[in-house]
Amino acid sequence: MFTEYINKDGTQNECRFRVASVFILNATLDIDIPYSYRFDEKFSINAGDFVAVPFGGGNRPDIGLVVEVNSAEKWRDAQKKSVKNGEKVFLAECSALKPINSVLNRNFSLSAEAIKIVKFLKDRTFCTVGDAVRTLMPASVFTKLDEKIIIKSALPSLYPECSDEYKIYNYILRSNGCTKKNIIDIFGSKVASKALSTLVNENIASVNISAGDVSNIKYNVFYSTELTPEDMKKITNGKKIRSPKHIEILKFLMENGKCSQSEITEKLFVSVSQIKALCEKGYVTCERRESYRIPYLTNADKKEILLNDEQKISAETIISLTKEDKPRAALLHGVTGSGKTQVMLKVMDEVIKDGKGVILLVPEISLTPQTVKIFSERYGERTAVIHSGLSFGERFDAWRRIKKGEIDICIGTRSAIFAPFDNLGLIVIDEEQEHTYKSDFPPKYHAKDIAAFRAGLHNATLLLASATPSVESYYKAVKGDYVLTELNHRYGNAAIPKTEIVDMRSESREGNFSLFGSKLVSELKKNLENGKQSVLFLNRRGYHSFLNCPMCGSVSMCPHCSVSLTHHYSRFNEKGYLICHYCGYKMQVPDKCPKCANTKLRFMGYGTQLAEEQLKKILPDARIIRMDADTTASKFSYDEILGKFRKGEADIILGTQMVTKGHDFPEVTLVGMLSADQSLYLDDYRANERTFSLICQTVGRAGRRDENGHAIIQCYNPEHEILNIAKKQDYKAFYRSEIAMRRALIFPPFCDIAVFTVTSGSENDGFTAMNKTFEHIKTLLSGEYRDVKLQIFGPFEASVYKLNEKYRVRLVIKCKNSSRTRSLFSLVLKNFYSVMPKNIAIGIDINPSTL
DNA sequence: AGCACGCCGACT
DNA sequence: GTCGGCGTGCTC
Repeated sequence: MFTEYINKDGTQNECRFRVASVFILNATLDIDIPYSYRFDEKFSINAGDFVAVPFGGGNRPDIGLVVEVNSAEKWRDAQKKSVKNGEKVFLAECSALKPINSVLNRNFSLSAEAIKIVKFLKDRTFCTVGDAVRTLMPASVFTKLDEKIIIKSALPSLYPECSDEYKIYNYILRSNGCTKKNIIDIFGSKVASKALSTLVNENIASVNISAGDVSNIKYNVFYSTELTPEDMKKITNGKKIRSPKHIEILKFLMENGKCSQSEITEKLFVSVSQIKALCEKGYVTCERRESYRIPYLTNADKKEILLNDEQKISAETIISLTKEDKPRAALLHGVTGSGKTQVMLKVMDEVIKDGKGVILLVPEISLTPQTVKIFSERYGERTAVIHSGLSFGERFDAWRRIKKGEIDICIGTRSAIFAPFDNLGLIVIDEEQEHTYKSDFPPKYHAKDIAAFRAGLHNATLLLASATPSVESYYKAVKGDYVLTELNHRYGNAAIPKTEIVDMRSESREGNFSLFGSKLVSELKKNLENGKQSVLFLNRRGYHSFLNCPMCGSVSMCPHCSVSLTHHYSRFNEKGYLICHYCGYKMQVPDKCPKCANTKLRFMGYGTQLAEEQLKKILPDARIIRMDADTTASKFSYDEILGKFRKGEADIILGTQMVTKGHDFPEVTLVGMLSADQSLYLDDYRANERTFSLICQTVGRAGRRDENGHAIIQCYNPEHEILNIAKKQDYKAFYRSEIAMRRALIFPPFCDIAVFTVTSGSENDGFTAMNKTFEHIKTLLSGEYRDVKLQIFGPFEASVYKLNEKYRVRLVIKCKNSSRTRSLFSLVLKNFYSVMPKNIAIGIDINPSTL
């Protein structure tokens, strides 16, 4: 499209260039900088456009994102300025720049806001522009690039018939529009590249890069006819149409009006070509409409929302924020069953009425058809759903509908925060404390940060909702950064379930080492006899095993960090070590319990399978369903299992976190947590927070109806403060104790935690590289970055030290996530790449969701 | 990733 | 002198 403008005599036209700043999407972090490309000013190329450009010594085609466009003069001035600053620069007249080859499908060009989000992602998560773009866009929009070779002038006679240039030149002529890949396949990559670059340099051939059609739009085709019965008679009598099938089709269309292609082909048993023939003869008109693949579709049915006084106040408070013409944030803290969803719906109604878009984020685990139904029943076709289970097509369609303004509300998991609304009014994050809002692969962003950023750009309101908000968010609410609104009563004044804490140590002393204590077993039996259902919860996320004494219940803790120590195996020590993942403290596995001298210590960390086996032995007659990541592997099994249980086809459901999330099981009266304090020892400073949250949610499953629910919490440390606070569902008491601990030990929200991870095939290289990085950081801290304050721990082994034959070494840094700190980290990463060999990699994660 | 450039050893 | 092997650095 934008190949050089060449006159017939071969001279180049005097053309005025403009210069585009382009990020290459395939670039690695160390070269992820803007590159300048020229283009003829008669073309319009703008920031946000994707372009095909030649890149690197071999001019291999790459896709780039234009972030800025300047006149040639302005570009030259900028070049001169950067020379003055003494930086190393690329100095050239803009005619010496490489040209932009073509602009890709403009339907996918980024909006000004999207470019800002890309920059924000790069700045905050240290990812490449390419990673950011791929996160923002529906799945791999730009993948296919065609490299067509075009002959521009005749081959001079100086190339003999035996030369590669001659052979390839003639091949191109004959094949009429072949690609570079075709030539490489036939002549071999070495010969082809060399001869082709000669041909291109001598201006005999040129390479034209363009994107293949990747839009992947599905169409629905409709047919109609204007013929009257009289016309039909004339046509059939005049033998203009003979085929009985054709007549059938015309009759069908006359009777039924406009019909879809599939309806005609399926009902009349005709083929598409038979309908097309009628179109060509002019009897039938064809209409193509873009079709959307919408997985959940229901009709809008707006019921009136009935709110109690508490909910009304909440909704009104938030609605008034949305009416302000500036970004606002609110925290909706409501106990389980207090009707947070009703408040959300009320606010959403209002925002949508004002003509603005809404994003609702939910954790993956609670994005069930039931959840979606609540919203799609209300907002009908103007609802979109985005989550990881969608097909590429479905995801793409949802994205397109939002972009076109056909959607009022988008419900989805983490990545839905990028939904391309151009007029956002409200972003709701439900269960805001959930760690799934933090991405654990690059770009390692937190949806809450993106939400706050976008709310800022749109003057929108950010609403965080939870029964158990994260300490960080509640702290902000207390400080006044967020408007705090609370729902303290369960809807319909249902009671909080009766909750009992069972001490498993006494079971151990009596010789019961099973996961089920006698109290839980007897209650399960009682429920079984009464035909009531039970939910059992086991937190399997404890695969880093910790050391526990079954007699006194104590767990080995780090003396410095108030997190549990994690067991690591070792080549040098049969029993292995206990290690702290925050400060690196390391000790040998003790022979006996330091508290009670018991020698039968054990490592904890078991799963649902073991529990199911034991339960089947204890209650052979019970119908048990196990629900965890293994049994819900397929797309719909999750829903099937829940449906089965709800219909009463099982007595007991036993599972991981999945069973605790917002499901309404009316017949459940007993909830059991097999080992409530297992999650207290997840070697994470958020262990208390997660345990509290889990217990509140789990207990909340019992007695959703009038009957009094009953919850049994088994544990090894019944005197642990958190368990007793959780038993009372007293969030404020939890917050007070937790914020004091965070303040004293300096954990978020009083600092940020940055984790550098070096990955290498050799243990030695990994540690050496990390030590060098450590030294490098120290040098920067005593020089250019004297103003930045960091507290560095390490280097030490990552919690999963060896993964895929690679060793991972870590540096944990407590810091303030400011622009200066990020600038320092960015420099460290960049320098690492320029110094280290390519088989040693480095990555950084700010405030990781797990260690 | 893939090419240019440069340093060094082997061979004409 | 000259060819080519591979280690190193750059990519507008």
